[in-house]
Amino acid sequence: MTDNARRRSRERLEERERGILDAATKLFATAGFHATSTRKIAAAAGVSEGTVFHYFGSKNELMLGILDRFYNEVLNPRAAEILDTVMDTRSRLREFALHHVAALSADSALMLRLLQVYVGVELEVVGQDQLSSLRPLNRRYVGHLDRAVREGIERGDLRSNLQVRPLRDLFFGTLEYGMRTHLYHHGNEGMADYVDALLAPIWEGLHDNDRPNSDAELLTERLEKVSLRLERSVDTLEGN
Amino acid sequence: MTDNARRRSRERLEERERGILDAATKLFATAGFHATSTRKIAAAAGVSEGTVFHYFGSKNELMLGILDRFYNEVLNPRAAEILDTVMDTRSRLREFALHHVAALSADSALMLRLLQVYVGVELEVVGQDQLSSLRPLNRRYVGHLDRAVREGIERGDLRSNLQVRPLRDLFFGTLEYGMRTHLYHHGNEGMADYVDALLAPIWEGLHDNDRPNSDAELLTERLEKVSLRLERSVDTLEGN
Amino acid sequence: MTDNARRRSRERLEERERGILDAATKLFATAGFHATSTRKIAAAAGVSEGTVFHYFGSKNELMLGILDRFYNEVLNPRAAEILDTVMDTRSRLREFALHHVAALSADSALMLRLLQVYVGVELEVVGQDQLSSLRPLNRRYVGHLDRAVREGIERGDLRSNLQVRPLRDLFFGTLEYGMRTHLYHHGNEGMADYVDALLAPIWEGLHDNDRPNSDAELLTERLEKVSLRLERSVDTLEGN
Amino acid sequence: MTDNARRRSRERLEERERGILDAATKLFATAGFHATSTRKIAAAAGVSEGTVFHYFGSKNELMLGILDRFYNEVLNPRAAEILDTVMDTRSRLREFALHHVAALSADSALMLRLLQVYVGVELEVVGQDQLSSLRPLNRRYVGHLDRAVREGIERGDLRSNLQVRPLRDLFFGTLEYGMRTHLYHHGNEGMADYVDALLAPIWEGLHDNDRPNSDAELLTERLEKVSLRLERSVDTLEGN
DNA sequence: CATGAATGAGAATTCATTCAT
DNA sequence: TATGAATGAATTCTCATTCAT
Repeated sequence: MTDNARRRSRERLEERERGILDAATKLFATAGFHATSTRKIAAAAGVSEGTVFHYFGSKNELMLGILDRFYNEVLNPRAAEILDTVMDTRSRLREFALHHVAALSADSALMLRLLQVYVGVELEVVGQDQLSSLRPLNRRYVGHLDRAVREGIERGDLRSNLQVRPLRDLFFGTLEYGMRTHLYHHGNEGMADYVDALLAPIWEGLHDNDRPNSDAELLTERLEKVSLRLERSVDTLEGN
Repeated sequence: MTDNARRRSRERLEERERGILDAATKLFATAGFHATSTRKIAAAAGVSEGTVFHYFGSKNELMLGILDRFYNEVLNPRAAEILDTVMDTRSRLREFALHHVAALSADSALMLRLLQVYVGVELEVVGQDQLSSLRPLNRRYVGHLDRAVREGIERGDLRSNLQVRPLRDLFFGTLEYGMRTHLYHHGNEGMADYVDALLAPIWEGLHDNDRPNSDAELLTERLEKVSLRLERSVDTLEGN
Repeated sequence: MTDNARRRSRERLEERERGILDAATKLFATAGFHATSTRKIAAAAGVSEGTVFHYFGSKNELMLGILDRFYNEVLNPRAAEILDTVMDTRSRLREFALHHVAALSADSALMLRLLQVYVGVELEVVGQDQLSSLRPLNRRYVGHLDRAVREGIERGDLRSNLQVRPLRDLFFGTLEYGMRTHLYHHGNEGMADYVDALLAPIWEGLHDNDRPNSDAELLTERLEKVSLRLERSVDTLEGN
Repeated sequence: MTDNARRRSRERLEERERGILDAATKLFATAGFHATSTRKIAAAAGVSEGTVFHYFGSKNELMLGILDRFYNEVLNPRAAEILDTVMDTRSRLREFALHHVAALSADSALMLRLLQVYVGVELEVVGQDQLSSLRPLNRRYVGHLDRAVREGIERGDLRSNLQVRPLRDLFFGTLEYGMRTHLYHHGNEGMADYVDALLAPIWEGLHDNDRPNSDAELLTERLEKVSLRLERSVDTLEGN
């Protein structure tokens, strides 16, 4: 086999794998893990039943494959990007929250459901062993929030007495619960605004309000100063 | 049949029903809804399989029966009691939180799992109809929190600009997520303390800390004033 | 117990029995024997499940009870009446046919279905023993047709060479099959006319149209004579 | 896979399908549709229970498969053959009748029962949809009779005022009812003769008896003439 | 006589997984 | 590598019947 052929072959394999993952993701999210048979997945992916098992070994591993891909291709890359490009603590939290919610609620909350069902519940049923491959990915993801918090405290943006663990729960718990209720009542419509509504009381509880200069506040103050100077200019002009 | 006999008969029925509910609750929570067969439930309850269906009609209704009982016998009574006996807002929230967590995490988080799995996930799969019987119970339960918040605002304990919906998400979302992670790492040990750790930043974000600045709404007001002044300045300039 | 009380009691029993039979008849005919549970029958009759078994012992006997009643209260009385009051052979057949069809097709062909299903098919499954109670009733019913035919022949209204067994098949087979197809396409509408359409060719084949030739039996006789003569001829030839 | 392997594979599949159909046919006919479990069918066919559903999807479809095969492989082919090879109207009806009865009463009236139970009764319960696949097959089959009748009328063999619908009922109704009673009393013994006994009065009602020359009659007359000539020859010989 | 709770065998059907081709 | 026929255990649920009250 030439190198070219080899490459093309590998590409086909990967395409197939992706196809199966896509089909399974959609079906699991739509109908639930148990209500989705491997037969349906195979049919939706346009492959035979045997092929699904060729690629993933079992239905459980297929689910793990979905989550693995989600962490590697969606959750973690953008989280890292946010941490690297946004520096202001408030903005970081906001971007992170929007990213988290957008990622989980895409495709009619496909991944939200998946994570809820499988990681939240079936996981311990399946056995801890199976989760082990996911743990580091999740740890890495959560680590991004931890870093934002740590650095926020260092800069004095956040209270210095915040504990990281409760904070994670506050952040992710509120977002996921809120996202769920919002989806239930309004679908994806206005989700970003709702995230802001959720963040408001959270931020209020986190930031160090002995320092009266949140970014919004600083901006306001700058505007007020501009306004004052402008008024003075106007006065001067009129006085002339 | 004498009245005595009738009463004894009814008692036996209720005892049996309770037995089935108990068995099913434990099994559902331990192994998950799907992994628990009606056969196992019957065996655990010490009745025949047919009897399970005699009492509950279907596995789904059995699950609804469990949740129904949980709301009616655990969640709502104590929530009402707290609201009636504790008057201080902060204490109310704390008691409510402790009650919620204790109720859900009892018996190795039996009910937490049940609610997560079934209400959070299967629910939409099963169809809205089936949930309808649960909705009012849930509404009533959540209503207790709403009342605490409403009265807290009236008394000036809580910021007046809090919205009820995000607040629910903040409260229940944080508690349930936090309860889950805590259970995962430490089991029930030290749960009450952890609840306090979760409540701390929440409370910080909710209560009226009398500093009338830095609030988003206040900022907005200030910005609006700036805006007005700027407009006036511009008008004046243009008037020239 | 007074005689009065005794009588009233017996009446109530009979009323209950009738109620169960009515309910079962309707349900069996509507949904089929197997698709109708004794529980549904009990509910429809407004009695408890146990009561059904008190009165009929088993589901099978209940079915036999229905048929028994149908023969005794509907089929046979009117058949006897027709034979007693209508004397003309053609009219007798017509009245009998109309009666048969009307009885079977009443209540959306309730009894037609019952007879088809149970007597036609399940019967041998159930075992001959169970049928034994029905046999004499059926025999009596069919006997009315036999009598009409016999007397018709005696009077010269019908061909003398008609055999009774095929005739029954012709009569009942055509009527029931025709009734079924007619019900299927048009419901009960115009059923009486259709019975006449069915009877026309039947009558044509039965009545004595005074042309003593061309009948199969006559042909046979003639052929037998030919045969005899041929044999005789051959014998004679061989004798030579 | 080589073509050979492919062919062998397909053959095995078809053989298996046939095996399941055979087993199911026999069991349904013997014990009835409801009394035959899919487990029994699988066991009788020597396959696993899952395989039955792999091939037929459901017990209902299995039944439809049986009827489908019966129409396609037995009823229709021979009916078409009769219409194509036998031209005389009387003979056509007779052959058709014999064919119908023979087909239905083979294997202890296996198919008669099947058709009675399922098509006659369960059908409307099951719902019209399921029958739709059978309807055209039945229509085609009945069409053969219609054609024989139509052409019989054109040739003047049959009365010109016959209606096709009642005629079908007369024909099939009489045959099936008669077949049933005959089977009940005598089994298959003498069935063909009985069919003739049933056809006699039917034919009497159908044929155009203004033309005294049915084929049988013509044949008889020819035989009579032969006989006469033979007798005369014998006389002559003897006279010599 | 009447009830209806209790039974447990049995039904149809599904499904993840295997393996010969 | 890919297929898809085959499996058979497991599942939910139904039902006629019994029997203590």
